[in-house]
Amino acid sequence: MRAGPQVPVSLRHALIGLLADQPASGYDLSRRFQEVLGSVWPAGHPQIYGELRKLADEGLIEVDSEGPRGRKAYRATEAGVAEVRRWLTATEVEHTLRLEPLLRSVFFWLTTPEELAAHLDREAAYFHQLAAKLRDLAGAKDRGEYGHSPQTQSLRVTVEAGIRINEALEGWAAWAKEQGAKTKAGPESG
Amino acid sequence: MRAGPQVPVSLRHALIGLLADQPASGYDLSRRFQEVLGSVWPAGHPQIYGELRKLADEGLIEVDSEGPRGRKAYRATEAGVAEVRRWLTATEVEHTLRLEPLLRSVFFWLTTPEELAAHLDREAAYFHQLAAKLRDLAGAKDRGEYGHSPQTQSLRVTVEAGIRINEALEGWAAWAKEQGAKTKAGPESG
DNA sequence: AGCTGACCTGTTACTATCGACATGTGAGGT
DNA sequence: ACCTCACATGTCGATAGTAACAGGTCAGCT
Repeated sequence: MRAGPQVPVSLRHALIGLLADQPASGYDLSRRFQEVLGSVWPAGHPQIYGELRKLADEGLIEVDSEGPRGRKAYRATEAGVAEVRRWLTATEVEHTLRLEPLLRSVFFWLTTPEELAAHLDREAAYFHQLAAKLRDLAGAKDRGEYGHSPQTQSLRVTVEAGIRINEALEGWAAWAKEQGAKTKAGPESG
Repeated sequence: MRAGPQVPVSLRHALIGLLADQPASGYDLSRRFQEVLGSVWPAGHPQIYGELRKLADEGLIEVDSEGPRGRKAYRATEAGVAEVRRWLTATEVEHTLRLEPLLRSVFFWLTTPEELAAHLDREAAYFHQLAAKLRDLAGAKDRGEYGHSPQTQSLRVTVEAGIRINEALEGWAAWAKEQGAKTKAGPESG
């Protein structure tokens, strides 16, 4: 007899966590996922609606209110919040970093130096812009434009990670371009 | 009539790319994925064997040699290498960063300050160790212990990204811990 | 009253991913 | 000869994730 997944499934916990903050409908959650979590944990609405049903069946969330157009807002139950806490404190952190730009870099040797330089320029620009955007957001949060709730403070911490990672990647892309230029310009010197 | 995926599927390209470097069996590839790509693009052997069959059917790879125990080594075909090049130069880069530690950070407000501090210590230690390990690897590569082939140089670039990201995350975890301490120690001062 | 478009919730079918299981071979020890 | 373990390939079933399809409702306009 096989039960559900033995390994923690993060989407469930993310949904309960968002609902622990404030009640929301599947539609709301779908949008919040795109806005807030889109870049770290994408989820489309089919997946969200499906998961909400399961979570409700398991008693981890419950219907908070029903609105117009069949809108159903859910809220997290005590059991749900407990489950998120358990996930946060008692489960192994999965450190796998899935990032396509890094996968691509393994195969840079298949491209021409010109293509590579152009690619790295585009990447650096992308990381730079995203870091800048996140810095703005962090600044707004620090000025208190989103209040000072613990939820906002947590999100501020997440944003900080985004800033630092994207800055690191920007620097990396610039460094990689230099390396390529060196290899191209000076054939071998060893 | 629906054809295969319109969107690039990275696993295929990673496999062809590895085979363009040197011929390898499904078993070899499975291990190389775990060693080299495990932290940026995990893939189990069932997925790899399945994909190899499809790639062979499509003529992007072909059997290079057959060894004992039914071992089949594949090599990339011209068409396969061309497909990897197309992927590298002509497809959109997918910038989604899937990283569970970041997802968790959104819900830090659900934990106690003590648990959070302990968690961040563990995370910082993890990132620190991984960065150190990657720095060692980079040092060995820079000393020429893996030769100077373009393939090795590309991998060196990938490792550099790993170093920088993990250093950034280590700094982030330390910073986050400080933030938590501040919030805990000094209630509000604004 | 009728039209239109944004809102809101789903289903269907497909691909992607993964754990568990199944099968067999070759090398080296005893 | 026999055992054992690493090598090597694969299937099967379940879950995760996504694009495309489908359908109903309320607000605002005419």
